[in-house]
Amino acid sequence: MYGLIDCNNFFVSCERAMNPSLNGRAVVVLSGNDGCVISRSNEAKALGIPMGCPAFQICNYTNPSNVVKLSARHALYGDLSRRVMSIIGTVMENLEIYSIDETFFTMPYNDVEKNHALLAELVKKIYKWTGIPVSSGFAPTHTLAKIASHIAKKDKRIIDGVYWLIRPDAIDTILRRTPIDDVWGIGRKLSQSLCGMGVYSAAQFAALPSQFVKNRFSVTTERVMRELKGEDCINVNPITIAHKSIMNSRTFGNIITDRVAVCDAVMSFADMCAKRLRDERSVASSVSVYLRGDPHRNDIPYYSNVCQLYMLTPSSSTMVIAKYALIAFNNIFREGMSYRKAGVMVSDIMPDENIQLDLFDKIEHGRQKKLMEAVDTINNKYGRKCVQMVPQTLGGDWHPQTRHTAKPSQNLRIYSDQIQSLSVIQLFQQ
DNA sequence: TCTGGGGTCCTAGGACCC
DNA sequence: TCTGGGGTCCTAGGACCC
Repeated sequence: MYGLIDCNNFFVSCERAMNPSLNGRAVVVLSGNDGCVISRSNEAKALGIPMGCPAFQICNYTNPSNVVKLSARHALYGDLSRRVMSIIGTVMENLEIYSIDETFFTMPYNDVEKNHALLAELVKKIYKWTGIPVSSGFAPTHTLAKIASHIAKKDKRIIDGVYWLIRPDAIDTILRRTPIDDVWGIGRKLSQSLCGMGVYSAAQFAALPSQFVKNRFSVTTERVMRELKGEDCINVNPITIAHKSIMNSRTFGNIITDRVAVCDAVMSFADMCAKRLRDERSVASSVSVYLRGDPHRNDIPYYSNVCQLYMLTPSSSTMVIAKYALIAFNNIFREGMSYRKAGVMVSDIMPDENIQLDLFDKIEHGRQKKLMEAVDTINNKYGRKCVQMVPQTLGGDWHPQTRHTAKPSQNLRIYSDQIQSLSVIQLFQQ
């Protein structure tokens, strides 16, 4: 049996945990540049504000003064997520952390009542220790556990935050009441096609012939169907499995036309990708850079392009990855065009002990590794951007703009500026 | 005025092989 | 008249998730 714990309205709940005066009010958390709504309190949902709603359209649903708007603070959410997951890890085994706010795990007992009691206790503990409300469910498959925890969240009669789906007759009843587009793995396009065929509920979907679903849609869709019928066939990657690609991208605060300013952003993203590779003890073989204009502006020409390069030797060094990112950037940057978004992706990722090196690579690779270890040590101690390996200006033009959150401490900024004056060579010698 | 930032998997089709 | 039957690898694009 698989269990699932899912944090309710996670980003809003994090903000409330830090600031209880937000309780009882309609609260939304906004994406970068305060663009879209990415988390809503129940009160905000009740006003009809949809997920992904552009912030400037909130007035279509209610008087904007009724809603507290907050700029996202991802560092805070990541921290609270780790705390919630570690509490779950003290009670449950085989955690499969699926996203920042939810994790699967295996239930320890065969006895349903014992599992229920254990989970209810855990839900209480998480709220008491972190302030984050969660819902949970358990069932024979991941997909059914998702449905169960969804019911725990929505059904007001459930007061301990736990719902389970085990008995076949109960599963059947619930599937009949579950709209097809509420099923995990059935998105907008698929549910449209299915509704066109007269399939409106999860139960109707589960009753379709397996081969037909496989031929008409795909093996993934057929797996979803088998999961609904109680067959365990979807693997969720445990967190220990390294990423296959790592991406960093941002929509800029404004349209940018200046080559140096866009390049500055690309260098920052390359640096962040490399740092994450090192954190995962991985290296990448390929670097892609993409640039994009503003698709919402009809008054200026739109330009979008991407360039992927393969490195001679896989690497996680900021200097190496930035070097390739710069070549890719120069390949696709066009003077006179307007840019609103850029990104860097590293892919073909493998563990760093797996790389094949020739004699000369070996020397260079060793030097790079030592250098990056020194930089990471300093940055972990004194702050993320104390030492920078690529040209980046703090607070460059490209940074997303936020209006609804406190700025980071000024003291730290001044200190970082001083530290930056140390040259890379000095550091390496140290 | 104003629309995010990540990820994964699968399929179709082309190039190439024997 | 009549034109095989497998493979593999790669890429682009689409679908899904949070």
